[in-house]
Amino acid sequence: MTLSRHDLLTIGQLAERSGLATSALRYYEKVGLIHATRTAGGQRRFERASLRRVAFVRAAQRVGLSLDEARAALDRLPQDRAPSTGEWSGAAAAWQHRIDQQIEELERLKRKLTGCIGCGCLSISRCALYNTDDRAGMAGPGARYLLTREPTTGPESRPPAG
Amino acid sequence: MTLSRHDLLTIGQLAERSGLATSALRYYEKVGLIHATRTAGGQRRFERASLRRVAFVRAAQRVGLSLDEARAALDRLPQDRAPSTGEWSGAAAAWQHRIDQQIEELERLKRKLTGCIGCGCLSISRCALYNTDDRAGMAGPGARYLLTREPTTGPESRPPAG
DNA sequence: GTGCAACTTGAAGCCGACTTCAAGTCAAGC
DNA sequence: GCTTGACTTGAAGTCGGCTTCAAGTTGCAC
Repeated sequence: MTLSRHDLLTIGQLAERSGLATSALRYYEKVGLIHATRTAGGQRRFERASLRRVAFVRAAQRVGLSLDEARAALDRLPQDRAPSTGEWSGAAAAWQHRIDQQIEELERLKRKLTGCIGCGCLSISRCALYNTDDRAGMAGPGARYLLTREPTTGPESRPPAG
Repeated sequence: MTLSRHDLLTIGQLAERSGLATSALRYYEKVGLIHATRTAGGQRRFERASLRRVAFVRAAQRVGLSLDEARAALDRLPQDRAPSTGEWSGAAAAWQHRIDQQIEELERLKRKLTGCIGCGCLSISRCALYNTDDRAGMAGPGARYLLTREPTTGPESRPPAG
């Protein structure tokens, strides 16, 4: 452990301890997720708090947040100290909600799937699996917008990213 | 409804009824998810079964399958008739499993998150949220490979696609 | 003071799942 | 038979989240 004062980390050290590639960390810095000071020679030096931020981002990704969303959440937390309980629970509340939504969606899908195994129909017009029923839909001939998640303006509009 | 005999659908009709863009359907055909016959003039004509296949694919995507995986599942189903209960439940079993896994992962994450709100620590070494605990990890100084899902050969290896 | 690993940069590449474009052809209603 | 909208193609572009590359520089142990 030959760290400079203040326990500054090189990008390699941060990579090793966070499990991310150095290229990913450089990318994270570029998009403003983490910040680095520079040595006289121009090399990055990270505060230990960056570890926390990186971990936060990775956790956010697991919940399904994009890096943009993670950054937005991070921006509401202090840069260089551990967040207070209040700050943290505020940032985490969004995740809770997100997780709950995702679980709910999956449960719904599972219920439908179970039902479908029983019927074996796979009929577009009848099968519950194909008709999300949280959409108005059905305005016209046939079941439209079967599995889209957002109101669309027409068949040529952009489906969910995946 | 001016359909040719056998109820063949144009790509536009399939798009409207499935909710996908025609470009997406062309793409699906290109990657072998659906198949089309051609008119003398070279235009695509889809069997109604394509609607079922498209819906299957979209449902598969919701479960988190890639198009490749969806195709693999589809390939075990009949091309031009509704699958039997057995065929269908076989194909769906994989989904069930997938859904269960996803729900489980989210529940785990949620439990950790809840605990973390209480403690507010966000400490790399202590916070349960950051330590997946389904990984061996911890082999060395600090918590490595915090949130990766697969065993990695080193810090430079590829993290999960997201 | 030297050797070498670790660092620097910008640009380009990659993946999946599409969309967009341009320029041309087909099909069907009048 | 003409018009017009729907169709055709391949190539290129998009987006997020990175990785890879090449060529050069820094920092630290000895």
